[in-house]
Amino acid sequence: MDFSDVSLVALRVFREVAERGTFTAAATSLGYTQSAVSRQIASIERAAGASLLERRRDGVRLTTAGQVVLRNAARVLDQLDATTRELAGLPAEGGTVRLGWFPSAGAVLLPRAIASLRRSQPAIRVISREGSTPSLVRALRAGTVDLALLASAPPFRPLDAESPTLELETLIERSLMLAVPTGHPLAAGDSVDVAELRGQRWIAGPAAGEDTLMGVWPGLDERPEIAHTARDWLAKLHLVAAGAGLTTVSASLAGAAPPGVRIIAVHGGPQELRRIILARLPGRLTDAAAHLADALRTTVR
Amino acid sequence: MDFSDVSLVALRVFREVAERGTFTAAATSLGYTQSAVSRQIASIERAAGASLLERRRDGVRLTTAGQVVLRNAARVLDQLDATTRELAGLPAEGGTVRLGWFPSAGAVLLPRAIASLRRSQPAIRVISREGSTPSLVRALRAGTVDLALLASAPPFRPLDAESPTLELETLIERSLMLAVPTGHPLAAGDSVDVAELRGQRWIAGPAAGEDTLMGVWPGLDERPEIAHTARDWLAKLHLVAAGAGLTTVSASLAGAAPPGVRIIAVHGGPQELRRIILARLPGRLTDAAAHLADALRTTVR
DNA sequence: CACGTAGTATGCGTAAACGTCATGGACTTC
DNA sequence: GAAGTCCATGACGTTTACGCATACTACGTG
Repeated sequence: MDFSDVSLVALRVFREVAERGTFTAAATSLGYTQSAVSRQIASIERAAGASLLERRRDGVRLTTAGQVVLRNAARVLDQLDATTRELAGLPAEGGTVRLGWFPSAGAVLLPRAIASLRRSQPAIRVISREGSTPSLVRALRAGTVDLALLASAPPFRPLDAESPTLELETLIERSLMLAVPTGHPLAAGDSVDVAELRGQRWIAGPAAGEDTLMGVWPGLDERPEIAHTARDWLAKLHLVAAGAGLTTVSASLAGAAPPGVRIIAVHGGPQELRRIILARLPGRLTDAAAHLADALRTTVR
Repeated sequence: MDFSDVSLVALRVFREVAERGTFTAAATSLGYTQSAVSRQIASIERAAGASLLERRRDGVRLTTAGQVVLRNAARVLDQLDATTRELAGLPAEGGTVRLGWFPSAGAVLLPRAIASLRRSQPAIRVISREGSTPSLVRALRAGTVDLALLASAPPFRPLDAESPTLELETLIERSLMLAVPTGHPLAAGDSVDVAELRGQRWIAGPAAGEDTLMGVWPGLDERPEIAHTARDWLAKLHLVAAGAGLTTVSASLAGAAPPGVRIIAVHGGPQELRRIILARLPGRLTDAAAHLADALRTTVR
């Protein structure tokens, strides 16, 4: 039994598992059952003659051999896709970039960068998708996206400990902002003091983040009152506009506040810096990816 | 049904068919039946959505789409092999060249070049195999060998009409020679006149070549008397040594004549030039291949 | 002109591969 | 300790893929 005996299905399943982080997620994404995924992984591990995934309680992690296989599987599958396109008579997929982005980047940064890129390089096609930081990091490693826009908060930990190390570029570093309804007392000036945030009602994100709760201003010395939780930015901002509460927003959303919402700064507390990071696998970028990276850099300013 | 739905088996079978030129040959080489090969090809053609092989009376020929698929299949399969090696902890197969050679190159040219390469570049590993011109040309196109040493006779036709065009380099051009037993009257001098070849007995190659019969001096104005036919050079030369007849040899065999055999020139007739050609696919060579090519060039002189 | 030869295609039967269902085991969280 | 979230595995049905035998086609030969 040799690694050459793997099946293409196994390679695809493996890539999906690497990207999703759990068998179950990969299975639903592929339209399989978890059982089928488990068997396919067992088969590819048998073929590789080594354990490729470390089973942990919250899913799986790539072993060293797993990283090798992932890198190669991505190449094989890409080559196959390239063949498909070539057979269909389509142009070689050189002018396409795949970008992953964190949710707050979708309202302003992403559309502006795409528009600017279309002006300067109309031939380049951008395919993008939203995702959380871990899922985008996995997508980078699985070769499913070429670039990833990530948000990062202090203490700015490395994104993962895998190899090869991702190449990171901080596009901008700005303070966290606050979204308030225009009629609200706090909306009078351009900024408020952190002390004024006591006793406010908050609109938080859905998952209680490990340490800090997304949406609520960090470091408050009280137990915040959470009136609503929502994942979607449009929903959150319109809840703010309706006076349902306040929420924190990335500075990059400043240009996209709907009527009835003001985005203001907060002073007086410790600085709440947030970085927007452009991440990619080491190695040379395609021309299209380099152009998109440029467009993102200039747009961010 | 998309080309991404092919199976790896189908890709391998396809490459083998491209290399062998017939389903039947590919089947025996793979340990399959012809029936299985036929089905696999049908399946890959269904996946590709196009006919990949032109069925002809003597086997098959690649269509344009077939060439596309072959090129890509070779890459996919190579990538898979590379993965296998990487998993096994072996060094990336960068220091290996695969060389194909025509039978007369095996006695002198090949061993000398390998020895010289081992002196100058001991790290390079050469894998080689014998083959006929058409089979080596197909092997080049299938990506199974990196370089091919071919013999060519006037009118020096192109090796095939496929695309991309192979890159050819004439290493040397010398006259066809004659192998005679040392005791033979013709062995007295360094050369004989073509007129003296009348009435000789000959040791020919096995397959009656299309126009000229290998082993018999070309252009004789008589029906040659063929005493023996043999494929193997060692056998042929020892038959000559035993006085069983004469045979033509490539000049490159001159250094390998066993005791009892002399290799001499023939004058008086039209020059019977033979070229030794180094062929490869267009594109950049690996370092190892370039070194082997150098070794072959210097050895040939 | 019948026949042998060298090639590919295809109907049929069997054996292996694969995916689902259902269940079990390990571990964490409430 | 009950429930939830993972992955693993035995049992089962369906599909796939192979080999065998047999067409079918085109060409060369006597």
